[in-house]
Amino acid sequence: MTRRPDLPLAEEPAPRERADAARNRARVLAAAEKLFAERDPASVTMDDIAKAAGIGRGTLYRRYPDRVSIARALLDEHERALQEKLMRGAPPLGPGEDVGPADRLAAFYAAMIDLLETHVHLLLGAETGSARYSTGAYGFWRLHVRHLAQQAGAADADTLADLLLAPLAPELYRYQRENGTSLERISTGLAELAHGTLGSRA
Amino acid sequence: MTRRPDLPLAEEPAPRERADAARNRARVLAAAEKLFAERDPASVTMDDIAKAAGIGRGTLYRRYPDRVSIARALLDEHERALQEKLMRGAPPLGPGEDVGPADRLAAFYAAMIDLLETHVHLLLGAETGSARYSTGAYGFWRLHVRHLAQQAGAADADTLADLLLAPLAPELYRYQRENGTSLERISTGLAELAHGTLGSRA
DNA sequence: GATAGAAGTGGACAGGACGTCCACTTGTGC
DNA sequence: GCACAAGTGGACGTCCTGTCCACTTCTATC
Repeated sequence: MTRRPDLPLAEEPAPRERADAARNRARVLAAAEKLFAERDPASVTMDDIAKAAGIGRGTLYRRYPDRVSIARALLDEHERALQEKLMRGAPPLGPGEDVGPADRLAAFYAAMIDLLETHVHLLLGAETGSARYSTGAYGFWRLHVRHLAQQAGAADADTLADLLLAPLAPELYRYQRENGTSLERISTGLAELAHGTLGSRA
Repeated sequence: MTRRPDLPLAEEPAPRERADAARNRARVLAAAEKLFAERDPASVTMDDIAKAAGIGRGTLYRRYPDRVSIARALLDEHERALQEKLMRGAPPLGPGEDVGPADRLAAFYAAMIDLLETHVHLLLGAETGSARYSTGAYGFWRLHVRHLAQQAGAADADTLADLLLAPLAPELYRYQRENGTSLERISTGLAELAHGTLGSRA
């Protein structure tokens, strides 16, 4: 009944990915990245990706159930890096003695704009519409902003967190950029928003 | 070359909708309203609507090129009513001597929450994802909020307007409501946001 | 009313995307 | 080098879309 003591401690017996599988995974990610970048991500089909990667439909579906999961895989490391900085990085992005929640929110906004600017196409592929809220990443941003709102003494930090994350929707970002709004203007606007809502009021 | 003077002044000669066409239009709208309400609007197909309305595909497509246009048609009168109130209604929704932009924005938020609560299903059908920004309605809300931001002396009212409208995204509203956040909490949060950003700062 | 022609109708059709299934191939541990 | 698990790829059935066009119904006119 008990686990065999000589097995490695990992819960899963570590199934080891086969060499051809690893090669194909890499091909898929590379092909998808390219396709997402050069076309409207919503129009990229699983077929397109399979063709571009030079593999069959079945192989693609074996690991990625849909386009969204591929975009998420591509996004993953970038989002983790930012999350790391939020938790343990230097202020104002990370926590610090003499930095208030409004400044940290503004810094977070700026960092997200950075992420958006570099990877809108992936974010549009991964977090379009309602899918956004079911992302692990969204949960993390939510926790972070809620925490800042609490620090600022907000009455309902939970609700406020979602409202404050809304302006970071990838669709909005694309819309604004395509309409000629510069990265800086968006960042400045968001900073205003941050200080207005979480700033120390008189 | 000149227009015949005895014709009615309307630009289009008013082609008069045929009786059967009018009947079918009504059927379509009724059926669609019902379907949108009882299912996830994104999953309602043109076929579903045609079947529910008891008409053929071709007939449906004749007037409505896609699901979105049907949802918009259903939404239209409600949105117009609100627009009317914003322009000519009583303060704080409408313009007034002793009402500041922050209060008007809060009132607008509250009215939009009302609209969302009653018609999320239609808004999800009509303004999902990027389609939202190409709506005439969005343009109107945008103009209104920009105007308020200008009154409040915002540096970049244009950019701020989009940012302030983001929390009204139908997907977010559905997400919040489904997660148990009450209508009141959302309204209160938005009011905070309104006063924080457009309120008179010390 | 009868009628001509415009307006409206509905279902068949082709195209494309999805997701599954399974006979075959390839890699890996023994 | 063998056995078998893991991986592969393309064919298949289903669903949805949007168009097309032969047919029907309405309405303006006489």
